[in-house]
Amino acid sequence: MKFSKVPEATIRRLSRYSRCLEQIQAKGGQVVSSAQLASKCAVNAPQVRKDLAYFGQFGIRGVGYYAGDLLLDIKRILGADKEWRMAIIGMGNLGSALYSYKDFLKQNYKIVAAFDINPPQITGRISEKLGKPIEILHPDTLKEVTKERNIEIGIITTPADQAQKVANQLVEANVRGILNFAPTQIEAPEGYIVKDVFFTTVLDNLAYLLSA
Amino acid sequence: MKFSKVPEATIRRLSRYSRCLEQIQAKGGQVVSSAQLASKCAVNAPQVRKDLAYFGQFGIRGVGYYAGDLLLDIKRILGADKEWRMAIIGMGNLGSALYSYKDFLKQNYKIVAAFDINPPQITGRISEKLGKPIEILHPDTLKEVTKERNIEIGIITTPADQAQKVANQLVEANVRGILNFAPTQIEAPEGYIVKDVFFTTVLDNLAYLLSA
DNA sequence: GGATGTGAAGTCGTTCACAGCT
DNA sequence: AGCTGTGAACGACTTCACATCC
Repeated sequence: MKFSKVPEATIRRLSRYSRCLEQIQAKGGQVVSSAQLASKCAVNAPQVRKDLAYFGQFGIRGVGYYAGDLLLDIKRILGADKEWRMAIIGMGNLGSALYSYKDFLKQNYKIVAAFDINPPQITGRISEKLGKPIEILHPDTLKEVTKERNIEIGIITTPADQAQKVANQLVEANVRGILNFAPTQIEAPEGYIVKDVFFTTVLDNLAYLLSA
Repeated sequence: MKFSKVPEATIRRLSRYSRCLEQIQAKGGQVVSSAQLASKCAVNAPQVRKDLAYFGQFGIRGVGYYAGDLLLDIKRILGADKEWRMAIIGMGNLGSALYSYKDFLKQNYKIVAAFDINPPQITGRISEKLGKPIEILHPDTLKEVTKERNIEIGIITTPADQAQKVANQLVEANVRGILNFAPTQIEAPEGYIVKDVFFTTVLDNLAYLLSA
C-alpha cells in the first residue's frame, strides 16, 4: 500500500473523519454525504471528497457514503485495522496517565510494556492508583522486551534531558515509531519516524492568537 | 500588535525556535546564525529568516542573532512575555498529570484552578499523590472563579461526552482560549479559540507512516 | 435530482538567489 | 567576507466548477 503524494494534513483529517464517523454511526447514521461529514468535522465538502480521492472511490454518486464501510476503509488506509503494540518509557504522572488512557483502547493501540529508571517501589505506588496492574521494567531490558512483546511504537514521557537517550535505546531496539512527549527535539536515523506532542507549543499558539 | 498574514506553521516554528534558543543559551551561546538555529530545529535557514521577517528585523548582517535578544523578541511575539492563568476542568489521570506538569511552569503558563464533578473525597485522593495541594472545585462555580482569578485559558480533560458542556461553560465564563484534550470536536462561537490535542490523531499519523 | 469524483484555477507557504549591511 | 533580509520563482495544498454516474 503505497501512495506517493498525500499531504500530511489529509492524513490528520482522515483521523478526524474516522472519529466523526464513529459518532455518526453510534447515532445510527447509515449513509452520510460529504457535506454532512464535512460540517461535523469543521472542514468543507470538496476537501472531504478530495482527501478520499487520494485513496480510491468510496462513495456512490447521487447517494453518499455508507458510514460503516467508509469507516473501515479509512481505518485500513491509516493502518488502524491492526493492533499496534506500544511501550511507554517514563512512568511519571504523564506516562501513568497515558498508560490508563481509555481512548487508546477504543482504537487499536495497546500499551504492552512500561519502563522507568526509578525502582519499582516508587513507581509501583503510582501504578496501583491507576487500578491497572503494571509491571514496571528497567530501560536496560528494552531491547529484549521489545522483541518478546512485538513492540512497534515507543512513547517517550521522560524528562527532556533523558529523551534522546531513550530515543537511542528505542532505535537500538528497532522500534521504528516514536511518539515524543518530552519537550525537546530528538533525532533518529532515516527510516525511524518521530512525532512530537508538545503541549507548550499548542499553548504558545493559543497565546499568540489571544494576544492578536 | 497585529500581523495579518502569518502562517500558522510559522507560529509553531517560532515556538520551536524559542525552545532551541533556550537550550543554546543554556550552553552559553551568545550569537547564533540562522543556519545554526535551523539545524538545531530541523528546518532550513531561509525558513528561519523568513519566519522572523514577518515580525521585523532581529539580526545583524554579517553576524547573526543575539540569542538572548532573539529569545525575548520571539516570546514577545508569541504573547509569552506575560503570565497566562489557566484552569483545568477534569481532574482524572490526565488532568492531574497536566496540573503538575513542570514544563508549564518554566514557560509562563500557570494553572490557578482545578475543577471536577466528582466529590473532593475522590479527587482529593488523587491530588495528594501529586505532592501539590489542589483545591478541586465544582464546575458550577466556574464563572465566578474565572472572574476572581483572572483565568484566560481553559484546559478540558474530561471524557469526550462532557467536553462540549464544559466548553459551553467556559464560553459562558468568557474564557476565550480553550485547550481541548477530550477526543471529540467541540464548537465555540466566533472570537473564541479552540486548539485540540488529540493523541490518537498523532498515533494514527504514526501508524500510517509505519504502514507505508 | 442529487451527490460523488476530478481536472483546472487559485491561494498559500516554502525555497531560492541575491541585494544590502556590518 | 559573511550573514541577514526579501522579492520572485517554485511547489504544494485547497477550492471550485462541472462532468459523471446512481
